[in-house]
Amino acid sequence: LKLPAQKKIKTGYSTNNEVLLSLENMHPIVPGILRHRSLAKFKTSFLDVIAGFLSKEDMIHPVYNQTVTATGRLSSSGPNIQNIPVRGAEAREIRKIFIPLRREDFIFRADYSQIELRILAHLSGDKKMVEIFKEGGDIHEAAAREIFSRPEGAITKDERRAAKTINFGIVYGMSPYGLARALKISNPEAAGYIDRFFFTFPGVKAYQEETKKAALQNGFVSTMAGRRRYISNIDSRNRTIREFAERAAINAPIQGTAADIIKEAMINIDAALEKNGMNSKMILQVHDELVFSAVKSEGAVLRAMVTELMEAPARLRVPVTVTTGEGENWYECG
DNA sequence: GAGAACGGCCAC
DNA sequence: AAACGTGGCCGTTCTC
Ligand SMILES: Nc1nc2c(ncn2[C@H]2C[C@H](O)[C@@H](COP(=O)(O)OP(=O)(O)OP(=O)(O)O)O2)c(=O)[nH]1
Ligand SMILES: [Mn+2]
Ligand SMILES: [Mn+2]
Repeated sequence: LKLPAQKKIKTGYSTNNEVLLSLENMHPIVPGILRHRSLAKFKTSFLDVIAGFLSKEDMIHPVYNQTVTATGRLSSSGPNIQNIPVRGAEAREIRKIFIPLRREDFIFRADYSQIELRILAHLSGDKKMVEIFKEGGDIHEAAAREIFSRPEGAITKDERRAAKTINFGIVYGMSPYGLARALKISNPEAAGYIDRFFFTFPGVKAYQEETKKAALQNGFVSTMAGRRRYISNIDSRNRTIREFAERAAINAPIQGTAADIIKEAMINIDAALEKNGMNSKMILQVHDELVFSAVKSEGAVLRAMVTELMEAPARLRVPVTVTTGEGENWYECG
C-alpha cells in the first residue's frame, strides 16, 4: 500500500498494533484492520475458547499448572482464566460470565496492592521505597501523576496501568529505548526518567547489581522461600543473550516470592474454609488475586479471613495489604 | 492430519 | 537484531 515500512522482524515487516497506529491516518484501511484485529482476538481467544470448554453443567474448569513457569507462578489453561480481558471497556464485559456457584451467592475478590514493588522494597531495603510503603503510599499512582502531570486524585485506570508498566519495566531492566517507546517520548527524555527513578530509589539499582552478581557466582537466584531459578546464560559472551539472562535473574526472586506468598495464603485459606465448615469456595487465582464464590451468610467472616490469611504469609519489612471487591459477578468486583 | 515456528495480543 | 519479566491461545505458514 506504499506505506512506510517500520519494524523489521524475521519474516518481513511488523504489522503490530504500534506500527498500525502510526499508519492510522495514512490509509483508510488501517483503522478497519485494527478494529478487526481486536474483535477477532476477542472472538477466537475468549468467546470461542470458553464456549469450547463448557462442561455439561455450563461450567469451565481451568487447569492450574504447578510445574510450568520458571519463577514459581501458577499458569492456567483449558481455558486460561488468567488473561481474561479487563482493560478494554467492551471486552471487559466478558467478566460478567464469571458468576457464583448458586444464584443466591456472590463473588468476592482480593488482590495484593503493588505486590512486587513491596517485595522489591523488602529485598533491596531501599530506604525511600520502604518509607513510602510504611506511610501507605502508592508508587504506581505517584508515577502516573508525574508522567501525565496530574493533580492529586486525578488518575485514570489507564494511566495507573501505564505507570505499572513503567515502574516494573524500569526495575526489571527496561532500556531508555524501551521506555521511550512505551511513553512515546524521546530517548534522552526516557534516559532522564530512568536516571531520576534510580536517583530516588538507589537501593533498587544496588539490588539489580547484587542479584546479577549472585546469579553469576552461584548459577542460580532464590526466592524468599528458597525456590531457585537456574540462570544458564548469565556468563554468555553474546551481550543480547547475557543481558536477557540478567533481567530474568533480577525478576525471578521478586515474581517468585510473590508466588510463594500467595501459594501459602491459598493453602491456609483452603484449610480455614474447611476447618470452619464454610461453603464459600476459592474458585480462581490470577497471580496476586483470589476470587471466591461466596455465601452471603459467610460474607463478613470470609472478608476478614481472606484479608488476614493473604497478608500474614508476607513477612516483609513493609506492610502488605490487599484490596477487595464484591458483586454479582467478576465484572462488578473490579 | 500433526506439530513446530512465528507474529500477534490478552493478562498479571 | 535487540534493548522490563512471567504466561496461554490464536491463525498462518511450513514441514513431514
Ligand atoms: N514485569 C512486569 N510485571 C508485571 C506487569 N504487570 C503486572 N506485573 C506483576 C507485578 C505486579 O505486582 C503483579 C500483580 O499485578 P497487578 O496488576 O495486581 O499490579 P500490582 O499488584 O502491582 O498493583 P495493584 O495495587 O494491584 O493495582 O504482577 C508488567 O507489566 N511487567
Ligand atoms: Mn495487585
Ligand atoms: Mn492483580
